[in-house]
Amino acid sequence: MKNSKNPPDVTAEQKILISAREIFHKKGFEGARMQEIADKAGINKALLHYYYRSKEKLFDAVFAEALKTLIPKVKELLDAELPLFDKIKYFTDNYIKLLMENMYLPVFVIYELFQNPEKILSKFTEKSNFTPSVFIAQIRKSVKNKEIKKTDPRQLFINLMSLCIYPIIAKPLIMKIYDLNEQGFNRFINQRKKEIPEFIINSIKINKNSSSNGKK
Amino acid sequence: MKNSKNPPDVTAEQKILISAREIFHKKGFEGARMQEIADKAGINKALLHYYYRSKEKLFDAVFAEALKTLIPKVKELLDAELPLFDKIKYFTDNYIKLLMENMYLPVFVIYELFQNPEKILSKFTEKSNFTPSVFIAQIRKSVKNKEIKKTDPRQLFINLMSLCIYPIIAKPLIMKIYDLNEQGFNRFINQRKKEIPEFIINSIKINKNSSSNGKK
DNA sequence: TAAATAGTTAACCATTTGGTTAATCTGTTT
DNA sequence: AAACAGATTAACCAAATGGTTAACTATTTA
Repeated sequence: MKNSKNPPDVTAEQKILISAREIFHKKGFEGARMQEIADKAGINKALLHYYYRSKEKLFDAVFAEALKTLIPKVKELLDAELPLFDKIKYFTDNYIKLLMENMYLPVFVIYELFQNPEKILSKFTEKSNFTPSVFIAQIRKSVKNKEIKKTDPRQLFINLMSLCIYPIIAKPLIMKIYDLNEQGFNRFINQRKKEIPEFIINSIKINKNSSSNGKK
Repeated sequence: MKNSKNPPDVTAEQKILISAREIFHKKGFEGARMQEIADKAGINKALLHYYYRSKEKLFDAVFAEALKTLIPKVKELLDAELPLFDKIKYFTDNYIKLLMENMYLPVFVIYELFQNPEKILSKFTEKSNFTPSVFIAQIRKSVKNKEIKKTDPRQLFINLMSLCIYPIIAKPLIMKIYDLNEQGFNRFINQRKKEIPEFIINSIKINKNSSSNGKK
C-alpha cells in the first residue's frame, strides 16, 4: 500500500510529483529530464514510470495541477463579494502575491500553452470554467449604474491580468532595464501592488465634479 | 566564396539562420532539433556546424538577432518626436503590429530569458541600451508641467508594455476564456489598439474642470 | 506463515541527438 | 588544366535520454 507508518511520511508518488513540479516549472517539458526528477525525489528512475507511465503523463499531471491551482484561485478572488474598486485592489494584491510565491508558474503555463494549445486545452474542455463571468457581470453592471465609464469588460479584465502578470514574467528584462537587483525588483513589484489599482481605477472612474463636490 | 551569381540567391548561411530562427522561435532552445533546422534549410546537418559551431552558437545568433530587432524598434517608437498622448497611441499601434507579425517572438524572448537570464544578458552588457530614457524623461517632464498626474515613469512604461504584450503571449488562454477563433482573436487585439491608449490616457490625464483640482 | 501483492532497484535497451570525419564537389586562380 | 580553397555531403560516433525488464524487498492477506 501507499502509506507506511512513520510519521514524517511522504509517499514516493508524492515525492515524484513534488520534484516533477519543480523541474517542469523551471525547465519546461523539453528541458526537463526524467533522471533529474528521479534524483530530486531520491528514488530510482524506474519508479517514475511505475507511477506515471511516461514523461508526458507526468507532465500532464503537473500541468493539470498548475491550472487547477491557478484558475480556482483567480476565480475565488474575482468572485469575492466586494465593490468593484475594492475588488480590483483585492485581486491585484493577492494575485501578485500568489505569482510571486510561484515565480516559475506564469512563464511555465504561458510557454507550454503556447507550444501546444489544442493538445493541452483539450484536456480542460468542460472541467474548470475559465470564464470570469462574475467579474465581467460586475463590470457590466457598474457601467450600467454609471459607477464607471463605458468600458468593455473583456478588455478591462485582460488589462488587469496584463498589469499583474507581465511584470513578473518579464522579471529578467525589468531587472536589466532598470538596473535592479533581487531586492530592488521586489520593491518594484510591491510598489506595483498599489500602483495597479490606482492606475486602473483612475482610468475607469467617472469624474463627478461641477455640481456636488464629490469627495473621494 | 559565399556569394554565387544567380539572382534568386540566398546563401546557405542565410538559409540556415532563417530556418533556425523559425524553429527556435517556435520550439525554444530545448525543443529545437538541429536536424529539423537543416531539413528546413534544405542542407546537410554537418553544414550547420560548418557555419555555426554548435547548437548554442546558432541559438545565440538567433537570440541576438531577435533582441536586435526588438529593442531598436521599441526605442525608435519611444523616441519619436511626439507629444506624450500621441506617442502612447503611436507606440501601441506599431508595437502591437510588430508583435502580431512575429507571434512567437515575445514568448520566445521571455521564456529563454527566464531560463537563463545571466547567461543571455551577459552577452548584451553595454551593446544596445535597454533603458527607455527618452520616454522616461518625457513622462517626468509631463508630470512636472502638470500635463499629467503624478506618475512613476518606470511603472507607467511597464504598464504600457504589459498591456501590449501580455494579450499576445496569452493568446491561447484568451481564445479559450472568451471562446474566440483566430479571427475573433485578431478582432480582440485590434480593438485593444484603440482601447489601450484610451485606458492609459484616461488614467494619467488631469481632469481640468471648474476649480483647480491639484489632487494626486 | 506462506502466498500474493505492491514498491523499489540495478542493469539494460533502442532511439535520438549534437557533433565529427573524411571524402567529394565546385568554382577560382595561376 | 592543375592546384587550391571553400562549400557540401554521407557516414559515423559517443553521450544522453526515455523507457523496459527482471529480480529483489517490504507489506498485505488468506
